[in-house]
Amino acid sequence: MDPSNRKIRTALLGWYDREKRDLPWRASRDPYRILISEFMLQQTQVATVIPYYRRFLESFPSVASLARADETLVLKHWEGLGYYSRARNLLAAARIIDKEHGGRVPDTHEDIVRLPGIGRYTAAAVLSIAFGREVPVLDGNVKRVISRLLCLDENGRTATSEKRLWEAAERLLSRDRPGDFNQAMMELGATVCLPKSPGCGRCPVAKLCLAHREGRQEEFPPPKARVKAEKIEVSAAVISRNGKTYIQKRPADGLMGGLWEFPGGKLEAGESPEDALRREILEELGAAIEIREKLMTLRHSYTRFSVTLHVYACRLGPGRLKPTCCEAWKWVFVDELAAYPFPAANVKILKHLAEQAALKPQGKRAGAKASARKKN
DNA sequence: AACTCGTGGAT
DNA sequence: TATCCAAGAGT
Repeated sequence: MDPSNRKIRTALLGWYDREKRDLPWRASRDPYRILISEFMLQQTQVATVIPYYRRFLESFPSVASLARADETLVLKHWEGLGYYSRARNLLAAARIIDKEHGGRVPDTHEDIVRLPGIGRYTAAAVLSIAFGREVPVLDGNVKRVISRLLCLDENGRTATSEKRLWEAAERLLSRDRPGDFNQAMMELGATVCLPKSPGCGRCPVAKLCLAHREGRQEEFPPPKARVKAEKIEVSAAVISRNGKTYIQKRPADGLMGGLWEFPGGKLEAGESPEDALRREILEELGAAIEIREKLMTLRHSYTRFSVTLHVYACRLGPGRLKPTCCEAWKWVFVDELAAYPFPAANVKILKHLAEQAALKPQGKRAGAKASARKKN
């Protein structure tokens, strides 16, 4: 019943009603659509999600259609979005909803939080937005907004800090319009109350913000310590044989699980990219390769690594392939590669191959059948 | 509790 | 170019 909390709710909801963005998942309150958007929005910005959301719903418009989909196709729709366990968890969740909940997204915290890939945030987001339940959300945006509004010296790094922020979110929550209030808090953090140079001049709750009152908005929340990315070099092989290319599937768990890739590996100290590639392919595939030409060098950033990737066109030497460190492997025609989900760094290679094939359709590749089947 | 898991927007 | 961080979850 804090009067200042009431003022914050009123001002924020008024601002939201006037200025809310026209986002595709705000076009309906279908719990399934809200669920898809929340999975995609985990640690991912709105602008990045929008095209993925549209394509995904076009292919999988309902719980039932997703539940019966192949994992590879779901991962293909997730290609480039990152955090691929989200896609596998979403598919698993859809199958549980289809089987155990009659195809309807559960509307209780107990049931929904039990689904794979749904934690406290996503459960609360779906419950409040799709079902109007009085539960607060706490994401990166809300943490920052609350920290500033209340001059709370918290960033959620520890369990205690997280708890304090959840409690503050609980006190602030609008009991009349919990879904809109939660979205308003997140939208304020994403568009006005930015990490750097917050736009207090256009903030609907600036007058009610304790940090702004003291001119200390840039001091909240306290920064988190981060380790900076390690620089590494990696070689990868585009191995061709009879017009086909070798690809392998990564193990379901771990980094980019379930995605396909070109084989290769990290350079050891003092090793040349070519030597590293021959060594890695011998280790991974049990076969010697002949390196034909360097196709490209590209840079790609992961959270913890900045990778320089050397890509070579290769041919296989004599002997049989014995891949050891992958879940599956295949020889596929170039125009079939697009059906497989690849990590973003590998997609860059695919694009290069497609451009190269378009430029010189009579490529030096043995077999040359590729030219006849080339489409785009 | 600390670590892992991706990619791209923004500055 | 470098850095921060995003509608977090699982282990």
